[in-house]
Amino acid sequence: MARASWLVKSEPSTYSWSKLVKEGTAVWDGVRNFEARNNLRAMKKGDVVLFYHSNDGKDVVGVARVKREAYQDPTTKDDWSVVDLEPVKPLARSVSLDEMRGIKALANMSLLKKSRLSVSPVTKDELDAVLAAAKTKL
DNA sequence: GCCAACGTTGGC
DNA sequence: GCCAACGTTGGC
Repeated sequence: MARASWLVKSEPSTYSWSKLVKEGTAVWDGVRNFEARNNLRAMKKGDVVLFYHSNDGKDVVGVARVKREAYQDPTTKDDWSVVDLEPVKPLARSVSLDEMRGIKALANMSLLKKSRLSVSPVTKDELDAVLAAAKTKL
């Protein structure tokens, strides 16, 4: 099967793209939603992950990838998972929520349909459409 | 800062 | 196993 891709959301005030770039890696902790957790667990090393800023910006700003596959969330003893992410490259131009709403290929995108899901799958077509809008090639 | 939407929790 | 209450998220 082809490589999967994903989208993660973060409030810039909590964890921003620039912080990920600065630190070079991020432990994606704090996910407390079953569906999001299942998505984390489905990630494979090297999968592409779009990085979206919620609340402040409301746009996709960068491309990351999975550095380490799901493991026990170190911040809790409960059954939650984290992955490690690393930055790949920033988008040449960010793609806003409004813009994505206007792109036909993204009509069924999980980000738009289930706006509160913090870790969501992205199809190949959706990834291509976002990257095209961002004028960015991987 | 407000509020609607939605997921989770807990009482029954 | 249902459902009301609660907490959180995220767009506006």
